[in-house]
Amino acid sequence: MQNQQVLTKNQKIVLDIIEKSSQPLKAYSILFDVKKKGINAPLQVYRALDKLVEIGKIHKIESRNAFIACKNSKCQITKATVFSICENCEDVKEIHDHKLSEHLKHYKDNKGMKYSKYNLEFFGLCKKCINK
Amino acid sequence: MQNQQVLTKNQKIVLDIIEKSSQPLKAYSILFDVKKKGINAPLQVYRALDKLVEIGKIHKIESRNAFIACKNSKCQITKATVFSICENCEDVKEIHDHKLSEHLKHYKDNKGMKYSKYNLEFFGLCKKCINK
DNA sequence: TTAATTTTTGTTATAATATAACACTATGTA
DNA sequence: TACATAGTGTTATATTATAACAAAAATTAA
Repeated sequence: MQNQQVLTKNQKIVLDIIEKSSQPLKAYSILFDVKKKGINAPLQVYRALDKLVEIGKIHKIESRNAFIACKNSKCQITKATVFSICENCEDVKEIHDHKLSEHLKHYKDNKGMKYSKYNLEFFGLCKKCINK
Repeated sequence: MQNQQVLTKNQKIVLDIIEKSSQPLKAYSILFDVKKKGINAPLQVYRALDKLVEIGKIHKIESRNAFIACKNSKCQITKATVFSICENCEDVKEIHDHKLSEHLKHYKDNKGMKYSKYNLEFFGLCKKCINK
């Protein structure tokens, strides 16, 4: 059962930090936070992050080099991610829009490419930041 | 006329390198290439890249930290980019699909966010790499 | 239960990507 | 001319990420 994977100690520690944050965290800020738990080196964090991304527990926000927990409980959504990013306050939210994901899932180009994954990032201003 | 901008010397040199490549280039590989033209420091490259991205002459492939020329001659497409990326050979192509971009352009979430930009990256295997 | 294999760990060192700060130059514009 | 704006060149440094290696832990297979 790939999405009921047992996590190792380091993976749990890192996931825990990310899940407690509503916003994406950067690797070195995670490192800072987990030092008290005995994780000392960047590589220990990056290894955990890699694994967590792989199994779909977290996603990487590519344009920000930051990591956010996947709120989707079924959590096999490593392959199709959509985010909205406020360029003022940097608030990030994962978007689950059925119509949009159907559209993207079925997208086919004319180059014979076989897609297995996509990542979409919307940028703009959130409600709060518009009214400033 | 914002998209008929006059480029400076460094901007021209960097754009030239990127336009000559069919594939995305990384900043330090660009730096290596332009040393013979008198550009010596990373910052000179990054500044040119920033400007070129800003005016839509090039795009950044976020998941690869690399830069590719925008082939669209009208070139006001800084705001809506779609790429396909082969995960085996790293071949990258910009996708121009009217239906898809209309769909994305008109996307509205229920959070009151105002979008001004998006970036979509499709990952998979290109024709060549499937048949290996 | 041992041995073999795979995965994870801990560690040091280093690579790759990107920006800060500052003094100076060029260009535009009022 | 004076002023503002944008770009330059430079040094130093910050930030993000991986290589390489030895050891420990977990898994699997005989």
